Amino acid sequence: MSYSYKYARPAVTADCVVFGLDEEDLKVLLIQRGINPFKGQWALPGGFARVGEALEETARRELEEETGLTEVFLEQLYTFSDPKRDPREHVVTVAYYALVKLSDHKVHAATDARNAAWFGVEDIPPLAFDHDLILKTAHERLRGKIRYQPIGFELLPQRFPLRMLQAVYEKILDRSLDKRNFRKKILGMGVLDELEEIETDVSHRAARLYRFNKKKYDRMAKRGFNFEI
Amino acid sequence: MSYSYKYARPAVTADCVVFGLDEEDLKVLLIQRGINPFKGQWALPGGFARVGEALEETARRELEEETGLTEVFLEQLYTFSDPKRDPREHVVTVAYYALVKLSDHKVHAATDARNAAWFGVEDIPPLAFDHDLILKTAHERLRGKIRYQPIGFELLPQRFPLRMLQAVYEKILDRSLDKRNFRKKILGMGVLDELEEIETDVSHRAARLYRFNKKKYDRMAKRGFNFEI
DNA sequence: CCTCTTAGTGTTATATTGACACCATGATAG
DNA sequence: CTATCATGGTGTCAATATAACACTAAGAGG
Repeated sequence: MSYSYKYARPAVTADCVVFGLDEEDLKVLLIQRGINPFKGQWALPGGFARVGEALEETARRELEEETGLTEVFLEQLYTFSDPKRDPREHVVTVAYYALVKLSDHKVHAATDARNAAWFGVEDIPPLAFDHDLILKTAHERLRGKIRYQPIGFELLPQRFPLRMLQAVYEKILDRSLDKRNFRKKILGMGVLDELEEIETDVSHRAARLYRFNKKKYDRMAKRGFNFEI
Repeated sequence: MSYSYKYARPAVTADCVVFGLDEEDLKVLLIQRGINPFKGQWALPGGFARVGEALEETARRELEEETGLTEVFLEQLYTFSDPKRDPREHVVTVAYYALVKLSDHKVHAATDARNAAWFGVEDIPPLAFDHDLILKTAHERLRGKIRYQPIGFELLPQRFPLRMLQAVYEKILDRSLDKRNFRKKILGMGVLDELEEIETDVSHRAARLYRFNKKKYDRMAKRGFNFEI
C-alpha cells in the first residue's frame, strides 16, 4: 500500500523539547534512537504526522508513545524546514516545547524507545538531526517567556512553597533573585492562592504552600496586566 | 508523473501576512484567488512547498510570484495544522509575516494572481481557509513584537522623520503616544542615525530625517538592552 | 538548650515612566 | 509683509517601579 500525489511532498514530523526541573537543574527529556538514521544517538521525542491529525496531537501522541508523558503543558515553538536537516529526505518538523512536573510524572520509556532519560540543559550529549538547534531555540524561548508569563508553575507540583518557585526562576534565568523582591512581585501579581497548608517532612521551619490560580491569571491577563519578573 | 510514499502525508504550504503602512492605516496585502477552492475570494498570498526548499524560501517565492514583492522583512509566525482548515485535504501551513516599505514598493500583481490589493486591518473582507485566524494571529504578534523590538523601521522609507516613526507605533499599538516621551525613548535606544537632511515638499516646518542603524542595534541587543516602548 | 536551616518581613535610594506647555520654523493666504 | 497655520523640537516634575539591603521567627536535630 502506498500513497501517491501529483507533486512531491516533504514529510512532516512533530518534535518535543520537554523541560523538567529537579532539585539541582533544569532538565530535558531525550530518547535514544532505536532505528537509523542516528541509531543509538540521543534525540528529541517526536515522530511523523498522520493525515487528519493536528500537529499538536502528533506531538502529544508521540510523547506518550515514547515517554509515557500525558497532559503536559505544550506550546508550539518553531518550524524547522531546512531540506538537509534529515539525511534521508526533506522533512519539515514542527517543534513544540513542554513543561512537566517531574514530581508528578515518573517517565516510563514505552514502546518506541526503551531509553528515555533526563539530561541537565548544560550537559546535553550530541543529538541527532538538528535537534541541538531545536533545543537551543526552545531554551531561549523558555528564558524569554518566563520573564513575562507565569509559566513557572508548570514545572512544579500543584502546591509549592515560594522558595521552589523562586528556584524555578533562578534556574531558568540563570541568575539569583532577591527573596523579598521576588515575593513582593509574584504575590503582587495576584495569581497565587495562599493555602492553609505548610510543608511537611522538612528538617527546618516549614514554608507555607501556594497554588497557581488560573482563573485569577486569566482575569489579570485580560486587563493587560504586566507579569514581567 | 506522480510521487508515492509509504504513508499518507499532509500537504505543506507557506502563507504570508504582509503588512504595509500608508498615511492612514496599517494595511495588509491580499490576493483574490483565481482557482477553487474559494475562487474569487480574498486570501493571503502563499502556496505549496517544494521538496528541497526551506519554507522561508517558499514564502518568498510565492510572495514574489503573486505580488511582485522581494527582499522584505520576513519572520515565521506560526504553523497551522487543523486537518479541516482546507476543504480538499489536510494541508499544514507555515505562516510568515512580512513588513514592507509601501513607499519603496509598488505592488505589481504578477502571474498567479491578477488581483492583489491592500486592505486596512480594520476593514478586511471575508477570507479563504482559516486566513482570518492567521491574520489575527499575525496582527497580535506584530503588536506584541513592536513593543520590545525596533521593527517599526521596516515599514518606513530608509530615511524618515521621527513623526512618521511615532505614527507607526501609534497605528500598530492603536493608542496615542506622547511626542516628547517617544522621542526621548527612541533616541535613547541609540539605534538611529541623525542625518543632515531634512524633509522636502512639506507645507510647514521641515523635520530632520533619521535612519535606522542595524549595527548599532545589534551592538545594543548583544548587551541585552531593553527596547521596550 | 544550642545550633542549624530556611521562613518571613520593610525601608530607602535610585531609576523609570508619564503627564504636561511653550517657542521655533517655514509655508501659505490675505 | 504680516498674520495665520501646521508641525518641529525641547525640559521638568511628580508618581511609580525597581533594586539593594539585614534581621527575627520557627522548627528540627544533636
